[in-house]
Amino acid sequence: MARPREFDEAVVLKAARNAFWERGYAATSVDDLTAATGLGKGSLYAAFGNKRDLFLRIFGAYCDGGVASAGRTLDGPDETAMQRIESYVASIAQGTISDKAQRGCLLAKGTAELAGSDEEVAARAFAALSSIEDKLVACVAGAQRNGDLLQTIPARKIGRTLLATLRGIEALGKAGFGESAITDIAETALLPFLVSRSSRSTANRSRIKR
Amino acid sequence: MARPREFDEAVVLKAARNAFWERGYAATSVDDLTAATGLGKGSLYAAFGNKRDLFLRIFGAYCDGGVASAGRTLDGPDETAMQRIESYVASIAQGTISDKAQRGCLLAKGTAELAGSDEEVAARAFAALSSIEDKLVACVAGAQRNGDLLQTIPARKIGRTLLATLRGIEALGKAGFGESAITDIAETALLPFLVSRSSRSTANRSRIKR
DNA sequence: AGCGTTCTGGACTAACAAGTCAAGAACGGC
DNA sequence: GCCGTTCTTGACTTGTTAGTCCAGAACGCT
Repeated sequence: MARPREFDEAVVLKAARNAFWERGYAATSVDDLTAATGLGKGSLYAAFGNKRDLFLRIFGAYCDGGVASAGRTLDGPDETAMQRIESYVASIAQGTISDKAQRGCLLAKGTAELAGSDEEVAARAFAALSSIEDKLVACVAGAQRNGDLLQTIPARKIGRTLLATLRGIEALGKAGFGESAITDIAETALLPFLVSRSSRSTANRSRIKR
Repeated sequence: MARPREFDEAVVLKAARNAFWERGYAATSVDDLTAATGLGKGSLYAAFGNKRDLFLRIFGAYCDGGVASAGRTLDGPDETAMQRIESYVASIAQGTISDKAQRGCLLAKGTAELAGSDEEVAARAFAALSSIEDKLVACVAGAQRNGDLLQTIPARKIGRTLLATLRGIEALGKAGFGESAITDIAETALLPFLVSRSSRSTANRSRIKR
């Protein structure tokens, strides 16, 4: 009925994503995008709208992917909740270590660059991280019910702290911290919340605050 | 002997810093900078070189300031090391919470945007964070010697993990996490490393890894 | 007051930005 | 093989960008 598209949308989106990922949003010109995707400007604009629309779509998909990936790793029964948390932490650490190009996480990069000036970017980033937080908290609660994590600290607090530490791994990785630092953190992040073999329950002082 | 400068360098640098801070490096034009500082282009270029030079100078000064601030809070005798760590954590959390404009930390923002493409930015960021890490580790070691923190985990590991959690607070704050989440994290970050009153030493299993 | 020196402001340039558009290409249906 | 429709390409427009440059202004020294 009409001329069919010559490009695969998924391939184009991936190429555009890599361009944004490497250079950042503002520093990536539309010409960069046409070069990266191989599309002419007309096709790009017709298919994806303007530069911001395209970025938003890519950013949203990336966020959704992160949430889905967290769900795949973290959702499950109480019996294996502890293992799942550990492997989630390990996978984040591993991803950061093996990120040779040091492009970091697009969610973090996009948030840092645009959350202050683009409400929709901010909203999507917040939604994604909140969702991951919830999954972490649920998994922590499971591990607590199974007796693997201290019950003296609320699951929400442990989950949030874990999320912060994971985002911190990401941030330090991008700043150039190497394998030894990242693995140190990954090994230590959960350690103190574990129920130790010898003493089952230790009183928790809440000395922090101010 | 010649015409004196009409501007105060420190004031101009601060204004330029705010411009970069709000919009990011690439999104801040030189015209934005002249508007923010009140200087003409000629004066700006004569005094600070090009846009990158100016940013680098501002970024470097910000990093130095962060390191100095960490030192002011963290350096000191073992007896008060624990309190100093707590107040450092509290100050980071407080800073994030009260950051209404949600511009976040310039170090984090600059690193996210430029570390991948500008080696000098990357180097300065890494140096600053490493330096803060060292100060944290030293302070943790002091708190351990004073019996306030578990000695079963190396100071380096605790310090690094703490640094990651602090950077994570920053990242989550920028993503829109509110006061309750941030204070939860700040309250929890140190909690599990504390030597509890009842049981002095608990065996540490190193179950993480891989 | 005159002079050399440094600073100031903004006009200027050349390159590049995002986004539009039109001429033509490539199909499926008939 | 023709036609309507959608896709493709890149030239084009309009605005912005980083950086240069110069005419003149504001001083201190003598």
